[in-house]
Amino acid sequence: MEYPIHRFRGVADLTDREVEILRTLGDRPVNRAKGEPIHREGQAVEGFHLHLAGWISSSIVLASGKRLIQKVHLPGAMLGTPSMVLSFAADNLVPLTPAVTAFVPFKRFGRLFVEAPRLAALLTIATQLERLALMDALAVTGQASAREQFARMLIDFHTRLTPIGAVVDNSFELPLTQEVMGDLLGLTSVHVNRTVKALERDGLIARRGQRFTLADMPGLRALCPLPPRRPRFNLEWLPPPG
Amino acid sequence: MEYPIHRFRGVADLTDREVEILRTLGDRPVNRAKGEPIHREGQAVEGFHLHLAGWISSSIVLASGKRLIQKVHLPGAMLGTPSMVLSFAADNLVPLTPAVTAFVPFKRFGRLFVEAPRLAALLTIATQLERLALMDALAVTGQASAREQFARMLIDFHTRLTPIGAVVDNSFELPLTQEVMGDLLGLTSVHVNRTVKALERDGLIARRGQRFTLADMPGLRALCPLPPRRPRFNLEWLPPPG
DNA sequence: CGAACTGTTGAATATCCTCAATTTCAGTGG
DNA sequence: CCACTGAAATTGAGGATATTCAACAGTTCG
Repeated sequence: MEYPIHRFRGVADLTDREVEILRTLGDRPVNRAKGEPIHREGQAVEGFHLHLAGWISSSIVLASGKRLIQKVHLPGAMLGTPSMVLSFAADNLVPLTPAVTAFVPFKRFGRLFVEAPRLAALLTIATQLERLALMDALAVTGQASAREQFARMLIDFHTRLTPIGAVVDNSFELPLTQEVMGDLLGLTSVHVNRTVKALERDGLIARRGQRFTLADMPGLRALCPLPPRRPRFNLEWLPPPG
Repeated sequence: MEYPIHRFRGVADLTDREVEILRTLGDRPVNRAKGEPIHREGQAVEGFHLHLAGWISSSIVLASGKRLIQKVHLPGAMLGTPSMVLSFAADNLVPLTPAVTAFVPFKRFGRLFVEAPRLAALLTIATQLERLALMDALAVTGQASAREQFARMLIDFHTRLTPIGAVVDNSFELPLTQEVMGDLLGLTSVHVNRTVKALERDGLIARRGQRFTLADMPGLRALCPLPPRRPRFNLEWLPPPG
């Protein structure tokens, strides 16, 4: 199994050499069982993980015991990079489905800055994109209603699942329990349930098991508290391809 | 006025050449009036800003008109870097006090990756630290009570103001209106006021105008929903100094 | 000194949470 | 094939936290 690099291609045309470096960046792929933590808050970390398959959550636990899922990652992500500035992991990485990851020691990552400067810049860009996602999540969590948040979550998954071919007719599998959705949005599972049922009743969405159909896209978009971000292709300030 | 580089020194020993590059990174400093936007959401951007003096907020406005202040920046920050992956600015940068900034075109920033790889890596690290701050803010905004959030905000400012010498006897000036604090925490100004008064009544803090005194640090820390982050000094995976 | 902003307080309300019970469903073993 | 199990989804009732609306006091600044 190989690292899906569609996210980098989305930002710049990669040279063959750069593609080769990306493909050989990680160690041998590792299978991860659902629910088995990849790393835990507070553990020492020596590298990050390339996300090859499955759904993986990154969460933080508060003193009160409450958990917030900071992001649900999809294949192509780099997991655990925020911890590269710490002695101990900042978050809990837990697969929500069976998943596959490949380890990248920070040392190998550090060499990129010398050996493939443009690739290093692209990784910086990937980090900025994650930061933007967090900014938006923070704004929405802080100021939007449960209904608005839920609509945004659905459209966000719709947007992110499309490039990996997991959306058909505005319909996709969402392998998250309502409790997980609650931890992702900062709501209780009870309130998530009431919100889902309300959206269904109003004809905005339909469900069959964990398959969600966005029945009324204009309606959902109107509910969305924020417009989608449009990353820029081929940034002209990047260093020359190496 | 010069760019305060204490944040980078906090992560690695800089060489003279690196210090020199950092000091000459920005254009001539510009004075910013309180309330005069440095840039607005949706505007085209060609670079970011080094933060030399004053307090500057970065905010996002939702479709509903509600505003969330994503972060209140202090001198030493790099402002507007998330927008480097977009055609249009992601946030509104507005000084909360008179402030000074210096512009850095993205082109000049991009050259760093070739000319000073370790410095480029340090800027990546700065971004990861901001990302961590957002992760924590998201967790707290999503799951903590107003009282807990407020305690955390105070301890956060205490921590960040200390290295720039703005804290004396657990006491510091906080040039934010209660409405700004509300937008920062995802609360209304009315509820911020009630929360402040309650903390005062309980002897956890004292106020005189905008000067806050953290009268009961242990009590405030106990209220904090998250422990403080401890960035690591001298990361051994960084590329060699250039 | 007056205007505008900020802070403060009360009353009514809304949203979301907590607790608890019940139903549904997928998977297991008899 | 069916009962059994545990997890997840669903629903109701009551309560807590935070919002909204509104009024008023205090500050700042031209």
